[in-house]
Amino acid sequence: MKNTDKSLYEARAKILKAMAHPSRLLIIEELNKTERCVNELTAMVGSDISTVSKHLSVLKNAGLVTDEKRSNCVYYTLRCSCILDFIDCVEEVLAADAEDHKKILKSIMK
Amino acid sequence: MKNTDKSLYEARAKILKAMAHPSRLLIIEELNKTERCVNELTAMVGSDISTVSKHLSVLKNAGLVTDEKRSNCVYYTLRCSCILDFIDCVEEVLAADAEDHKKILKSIMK
DNA sequence: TTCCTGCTTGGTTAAATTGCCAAACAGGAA
DNA sequence: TTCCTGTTTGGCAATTTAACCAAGCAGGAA
Repeated sequence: MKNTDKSLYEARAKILKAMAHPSRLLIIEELNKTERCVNELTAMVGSDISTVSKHLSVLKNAGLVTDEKRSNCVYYTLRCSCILDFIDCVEEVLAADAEDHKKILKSIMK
Repeated sequence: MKNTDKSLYEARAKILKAMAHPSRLLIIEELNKTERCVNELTAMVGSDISTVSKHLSVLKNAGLVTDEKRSNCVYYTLRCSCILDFIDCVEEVLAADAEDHKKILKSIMK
């Protein structure tokens, strides 16, 4: 792999890696609806607040969200909502998987 | 987080995780052009063939590719080409990042 | 049968990720 | 000032991931 290509793929992988966690996907989906502070997100995710804070810093580090402190809360906002379009495709993969499983099961049952 | 939601997000995260590696992104992009055998992909990636084989099994396990043995080669095929549409969005995030960096640099230079 | 080619799997090591607790920290209220 | 609330950071242990080498395995050729 050429070096120029390598850093391109690394940059892309970094963003995917940041998204590739159940709690972070939940956070992304919620932030797509409206901005939220750490407290609110913590209640939704159901982990320790320090864990959620770290998830948010992963998302921020990847450029997926921005944060802003107002009064005594830190509000997080999704930076690119197109991120969620992708979920449709992920669902397609999952559906295709399910279809295959069905076929395999059928062929076993015969 | 409810249990039903949890397994949904876990399923999605699994697919993203499978994609979230530079070599695997390269493989996905190449397989989007045409099917390839392990040997060919190994040459493109530039790692040990066992490493590439393991990357392919990660992709296969996530339902992103299928494999078929013909003559003495195992050919891998991309299962959902929509996967790559997502890259456009990833690029948008990267572009937004770059824009921000520029702004920060400018404000420092002032 | 034995050899060779293409690929996968096992083993090992190093590095990264995750989650919690505890501690620190910032800013407003008392 | 001290306290309280919201958030981040440090530290640690458990788990996962990644890469290589070596060994194994399947199938065709000799």
